[in-house]
Amino acid sequence: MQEERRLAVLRAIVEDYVATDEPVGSKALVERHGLGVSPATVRNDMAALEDEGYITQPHTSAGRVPTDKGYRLFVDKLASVKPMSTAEKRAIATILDGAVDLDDVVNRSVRLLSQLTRQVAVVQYPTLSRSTVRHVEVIALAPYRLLVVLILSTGRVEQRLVEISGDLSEDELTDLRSLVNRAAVGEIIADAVTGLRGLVPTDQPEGANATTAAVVETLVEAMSDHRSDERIAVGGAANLARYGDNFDSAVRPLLEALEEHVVLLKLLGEATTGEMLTVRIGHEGPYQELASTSVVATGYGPGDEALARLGIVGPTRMDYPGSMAAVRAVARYVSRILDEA
Amino acid sequence: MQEERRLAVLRAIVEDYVATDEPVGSKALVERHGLGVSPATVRNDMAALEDEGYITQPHTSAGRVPTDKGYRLFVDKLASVKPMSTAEKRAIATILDGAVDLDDVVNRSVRLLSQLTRQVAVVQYPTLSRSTVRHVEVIALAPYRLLVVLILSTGRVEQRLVEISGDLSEDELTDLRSLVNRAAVGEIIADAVTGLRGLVPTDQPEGANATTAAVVETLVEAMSDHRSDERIAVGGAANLARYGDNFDSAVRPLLEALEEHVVLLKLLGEATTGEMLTVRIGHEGPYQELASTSVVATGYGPGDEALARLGIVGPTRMDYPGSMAAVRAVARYVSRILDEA
DNA sequence: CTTGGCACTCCGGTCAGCCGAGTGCCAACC
DNA sequence: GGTTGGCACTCGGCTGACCGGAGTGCCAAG
Repeated sequence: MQEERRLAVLRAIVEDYVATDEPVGSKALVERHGLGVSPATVRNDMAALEDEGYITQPHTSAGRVPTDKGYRLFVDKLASVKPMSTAEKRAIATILDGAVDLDDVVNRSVRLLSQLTRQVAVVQYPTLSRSTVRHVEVIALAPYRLLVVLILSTGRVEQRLVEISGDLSEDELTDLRSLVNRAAVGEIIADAVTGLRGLVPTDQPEGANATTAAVVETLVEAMSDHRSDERIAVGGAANLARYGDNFDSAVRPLLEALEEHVVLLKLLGEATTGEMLTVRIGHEGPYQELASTSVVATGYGPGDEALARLGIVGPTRMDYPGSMAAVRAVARYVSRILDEA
Repeated sequence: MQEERRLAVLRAIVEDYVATDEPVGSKALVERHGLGVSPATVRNDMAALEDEGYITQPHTSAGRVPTDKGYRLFVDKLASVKPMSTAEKRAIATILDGAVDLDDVVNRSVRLLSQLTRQVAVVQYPTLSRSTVRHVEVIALAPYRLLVVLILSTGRVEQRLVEISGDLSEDELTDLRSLVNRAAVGEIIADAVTGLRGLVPTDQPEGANATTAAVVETLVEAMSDHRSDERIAVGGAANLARYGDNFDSAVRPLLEALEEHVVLLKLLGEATTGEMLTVRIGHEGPYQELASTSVVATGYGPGDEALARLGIVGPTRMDYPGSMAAVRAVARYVSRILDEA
C-alpha cells in the first residue's frame, strides 16, 4: 500500500528533522530508517507529499522540511504516545510531593516541565472563579485598620487591608466575622459575592454598619479580582538559547511574549477547552509574530475540573510526543496533589 | 593640561562606543566631540590610554574600545550624574503610587526599571530579617486544622497551615492567640523567635500544650524561612534581544542566571553594602560566565534601612549614567512608599 | 509501481583581490 | 615639549569567481 508508506515517510522526515535540524533528503532517509525501498521511490513519495502541502524545501535541490500542516498530521495521526519512563514518573512524584503550599506547587511544576521538555514552561495559577470559599477571617490590626483574609478551596489565600472610620470592640468584630462567614463559606465565588452583597442595604450608605460595607466591598473586590486570574509562572527561558540562529524571527518575539502574561494566557488556550491536551502549531496560533512557535497545553485541577492550564512553548520544530507526554504527566500529578489538599 | 584631555578622550570614547557599538577612531572622535585638537594628537593620547589599560583595540588597525578598567574610571570619575527629567519623575511617581500591596509594588518596580533603562531589571523582595512582627492571627479552619497568619512591618503576610492532634474551644483559641501575640508583636524577627521558643518547655514534648508547640514551631519556621529571603522579581528579559550578535557568550549565560535566583541575589550584592549605589563591571563580578555583563544596584527600604536591593543587569557596554540615575530614582520612590505603609 | 541512471540546480565553503578606516611613526612647526 | 600634517603599513570585511556535494526531477527499463 503506497498511501501507508507515504505517511511513514512523513513520520520519518519529521523525526529526522527534529533530531538533526537539517533538511532531510531521500538517501539519508532510507539509510536511517529501515524502509525497504530505494531513494528514488522515496523521492516520488516526497514529491506527492509536497504537492499536498505537508513538506517543503527551503530551496531547490535541498532536502525536505515539514510544514505546519505536516506537523499537524504528524501530531494527529502519526505520533505514538511516548510513555514516561518509570524513573521520570518517580522524579515527577518526588519533586512535586515536596511542595509546601500552592505557590510552591506551581513553581515546582514550572521547573519540572521546563527540565523535562527542555522548553519554556508556563503554568497558570488555579483560577478563582470555580473555587469555593473555605473561610473568611477579619483581624483588627490596629485602630481603624482591619486585615481581611480570604481562604479558598484551591488553597489560595488572599489578604487585603481595610481602613475603617470607627473603632471596633472585640464583640463587634466577632459578630462581623461570623456574619460574613455565614454568608460566604461553602459557596462558589459568584454566589458568595451575591450573598455578601445582600448583607449591605444599598439605600443606607453611611450608617452604623459602614464598617460592614467596607469589609464586604473589599471581599467582593478580592473575589472578582481578575488580576489573580492572570497570574502565571514562567520557567526555562534559558532553553531559548538552544534556538540557535533565527534569533530575531523566533527568540525575540517569544521573549517579549513571555513578559506579557495576557498574551501567554491566550496562548495557553481558553479555559473552555477544558482538560483536553491541545497542540497549537505555528501559524495556527493567534499571533503573527509567533508563527514559528508551537504550544502544547492542557487543563488541570482537582477532580475533573480544569481550574487552570499549563503547558510548554517551543519552536514548531520540537519533539511533540515527548512534550505531550510530559505535559500530560505533570498535569495529572498536579491535579492529584490539588485533590488531596 | 594634557592629563585632563586624556580623560576627556576616554569619556568621549566611552560615550561614542556606547552609542554606536563600533570601535571609535581618532578622526571620528574629533569630529563628533568638540575637542579642539587634531586626530594625530588624539592618537597619541589613545596610545597612552591603551598603555595604561583603559582602552584596547579589537585588532590592529581598528578603532578603540573601552576595557572594564576604562568603564570603571568612567563611572568613578567621569560620569556626570544624569538627572531624571521631570516627566520621568512624574511617571515613576504615578506608576508606583497605584500599587495596592507589597507584591504589586515590587512588580511595578521591575517593569518600571526595565522600561526606563531598557535593560533587565531585578528587584529583591524586602527581607524578613530586619522587620518586626506586627500581628499574629490563629484561625480554626476546621477541626484539627489551624491557619496561622503572620503579618510583618514590611507589609508582608505569611500564612501556614498547622495540623493539630486535638480540637480547640473558642476560648482556648483566644488564649493561644494572645499568648503568641504577647510574645512576638513589636519584636524584631530574631527576638520574636526566642520569645516564642520560650513559650514551650523543652522537657515536656507531649502535653496539653502540644498545640501551642505546633503553632510556635510553624511560626518560627515561617520567620526563619530563607526561601522568602530569596524571593526576587525579574523583568525586561525581552531587552536581551538588543544584545545583537554575541548570543552564546553574553545572552545565554545571563538567561540562565536569571532563573537561578540565588545567583541573582549574589549579583545584586550583599546586603551589607547597604544603601549605596554600587556598580559592578564585567569581570569584577563573581561569575566567570558573566564577564561581559555589568550590574547597577542599590539598597532600598523604609527609613534609611536597606531591607533589600534592586537594580539592573546589562552588557558592560551600557549607559551607566542613565542606568544609575534610574536605579537610584526608583529605589528612592519605593523606599518612600514603604515608609508610608 | 519500483528502480537505477543521469543531467541539472543550487547551497556553502574557500580563495584572491580590493577598498577603506585606522594606526604608528617621523619630521616639522609653535 | 606638546602639537600637527604626512605617509607607509596593517588588517578586516566585502565582492566575485570557483568548486564540490547533496539533492532533485525525469526517464526508460525491470
